[in-house]
Amino acid sequence: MKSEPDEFSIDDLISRKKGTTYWEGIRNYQARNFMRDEMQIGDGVLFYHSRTRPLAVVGTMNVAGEPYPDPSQFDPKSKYFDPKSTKDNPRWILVDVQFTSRFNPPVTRDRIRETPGLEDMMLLKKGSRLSIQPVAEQEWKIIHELAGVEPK
DNA sequence: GCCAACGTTGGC
DNA sequence: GCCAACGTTGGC
Repeated sequence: MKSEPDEFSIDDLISRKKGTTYWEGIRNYQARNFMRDEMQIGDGVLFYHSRTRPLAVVGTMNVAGEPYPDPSQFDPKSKYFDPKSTKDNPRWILVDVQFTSRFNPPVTRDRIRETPGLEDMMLLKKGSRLSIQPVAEQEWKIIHELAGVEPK
């Protein structure tokens, strides 16, 4: 899962109660579908900082709950407000995520790019803007090796 | 901050 | 259902 650290960083996540937050503001159907249809409670998630220096995976999270409607879509004061969404038929679905580890130092995208076994990661594809992307089991392991952390 | 690549919208 | 116009993303 990507986030611009100016908007929401891993430090922001850690400072939340129980290190848990709802991943609000996703307004892309493919990304929504991952949260709604693919993610299971307990699944590991890489936390990636985009639009910053360095671009990097900065830690990990767990999926912490079942999918439910993103509350911000109903809030006219929110920048994520969606006037076309209704409570009966909500458009945007999210999951809660919980902090599990921080990578020190972060695993940079440059490093990911030069590591054998990671060349297929969506993150490296040109023009890949999807803010929630699948990660293969083997990729998860290799990223953890690069981080010097035992994968869970 | 720029701008190419991408996703969505809406008129037809 | 096509596709031009528009808005957004994200690497640089």
